[in-house]
Amino acid sequence: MITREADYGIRVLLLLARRERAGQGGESSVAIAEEMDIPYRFLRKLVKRMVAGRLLTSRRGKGGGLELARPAGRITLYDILEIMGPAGTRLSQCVATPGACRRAGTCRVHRVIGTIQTSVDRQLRAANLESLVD
Amino acid sequence: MITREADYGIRVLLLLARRERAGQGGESSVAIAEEMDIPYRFLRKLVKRMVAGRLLTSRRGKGGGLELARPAGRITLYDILEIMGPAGTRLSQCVATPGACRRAGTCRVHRVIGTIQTSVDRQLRAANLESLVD
DNA sequence: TCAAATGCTACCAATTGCGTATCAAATAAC
DNA sequence: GTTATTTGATACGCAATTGGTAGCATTTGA
Ligand code: FES
Ligand code: FES
Repeated sequence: MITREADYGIRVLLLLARRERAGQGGESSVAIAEEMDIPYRFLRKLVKRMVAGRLLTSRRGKGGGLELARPAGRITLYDILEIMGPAGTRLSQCVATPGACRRAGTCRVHRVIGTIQTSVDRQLRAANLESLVD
Repeated sequence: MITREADYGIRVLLLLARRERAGQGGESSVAIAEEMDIPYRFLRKLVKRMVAGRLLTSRRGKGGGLELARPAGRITLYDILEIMGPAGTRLSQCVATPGACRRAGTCRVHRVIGTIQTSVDRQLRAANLESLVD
């Protein structure tokens, strides 16, 4: 399951992408929290993760705030979920962690799940913020 | 993530499907636990779920044990996961529970995730035990 | 009657999810 | 240079889930 933290993360990035395209600059956490009905403290926490994960850049002090770390077209859902909740779209431990399962070589289930996982990942990588903001 | 319980469940069903095809009958929990290295008590718990979910039939008493509730060709990974760990292959709350999110109508992310979920489900429904035992 | 098998309920420890609270450091405006 | 604003870091709390374990009741074939 995509966690609430990841979900908020996606929407925050989407908001910033919209603002960027409208020529408005970055925005502060407090403004975003207000605007999107996200508990301020919680938002602060997940923003920190996104900054650490190079999705956002931040500027401290008066007039500071947050901005996308790169153009919206180069941030995909895959990138975001990888940082905000890697387990969210991982179908199985066997497939997610190579070498986790000694049966992996012969197991038919592994192959099926692996195929499905690949297709999920491909679709997530195809969805970037730019294509999501219109 | 597919839970360990679900994973064991799949493999137990697969074992029974193999035995069925080889003309051998059902098998008892204690024998399966031994054969597959699954803690007996834990196996008992998940077997109960599969019986309740109509994937297995059980017979109590001496000589009893477990059998597939229907032909292997009519039990899919989707069926199993639906009973053993519904959350395991659900990508998001927004998509899994209709009406959970008021933004669902207009949200682009919802559409993308929805499409991916549909494709996952389709592939899981296409994978039945019979095709997995060769 | 007895052994072999499942049915049922309850418990436990560790992890994860969703937040909250406190304090420190940077920076722009006055 | 003081002050208001804004992010950085750490730690805590509570509820749900996961992965097991334990004990007793019930059914059934020999
Ligand atoms: S059980 Fe691990 S790959 Fe199939
Ligand atoms: S946020 Fe719920 S559907 Fe997009």
